[in-house]
Amino acid sequence: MATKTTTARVDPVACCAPVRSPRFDDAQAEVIAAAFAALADPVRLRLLGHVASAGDQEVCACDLGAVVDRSQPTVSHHMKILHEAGLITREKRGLWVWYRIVPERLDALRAVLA
Amino acid sequence: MATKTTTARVDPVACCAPVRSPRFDDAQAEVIAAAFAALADPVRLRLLGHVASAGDQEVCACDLGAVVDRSQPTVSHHMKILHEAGLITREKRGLWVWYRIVPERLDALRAVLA
DNA sequence: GTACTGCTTCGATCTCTTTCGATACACTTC
DNA sequence: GAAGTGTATCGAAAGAGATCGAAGCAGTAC
Repeated sequence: MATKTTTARVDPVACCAPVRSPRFDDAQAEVIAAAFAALADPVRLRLLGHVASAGDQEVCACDLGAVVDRSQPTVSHHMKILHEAGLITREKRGLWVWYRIVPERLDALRAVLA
Repeated sequence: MATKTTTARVDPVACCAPVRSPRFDDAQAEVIAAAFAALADPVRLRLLGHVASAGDQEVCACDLGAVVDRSQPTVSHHMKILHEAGLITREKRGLWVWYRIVPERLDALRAVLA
């Protein structure tokens, strides 16, 4: 089977003004809050840190359970949230799933705090 | 399977790139997640944006209810969370409470995403 | 085909969060 | 002192999120 890399369906951050902007409406706040919510869990932070520490290299899902000491369904749930937030890409090859960081999305979130 | 030998399937670690030391340990992840959790609510984001847009000037608590259209106890609850996260300072003078942004804290959170 | 492996989804449970009314506290003014 | 104003805390209800076992799905090996 050919490989296929999925990406998030929406771009929740890049459209929005930074937090110090005087015009910061409710719709923008909803979108940005959802992005930060993906980072607001220690398990997800450690999973993201593990993927991010690999730089532009991929990380196998089979390693992640040991990283955070959670059950496999729980890890899958958190990786799905990180993926839907656009923070990681997901690619399935054979039996394994491989993740990669999306540095542009981290940059976009940093810009919100500028 | 795309890249590994058949022996890898009996060794869940061998299928992956060498494991690097994690970016966060458990205690660090808890602290950072709590900080991002303070940003993971649209009401708090708008409150923080209102204070941040004042720059180094103070903002009176009496204005905040109209900003987010929530009850006074709810606004007080959210401002307490922002204060405990270190994102704002709180000073009571007379009957009113005045808030001020802590830009160093925003910078620190940005550094986590770098 | 069957058997095995890895990931996702479902269902249930538990915990945390958001919200607001009622109340308590702190401060000012009289 | 008493009365009035602004904020914080308490208590309860509703909702969202974290977790895991079981089941389902997809891919590999035989």
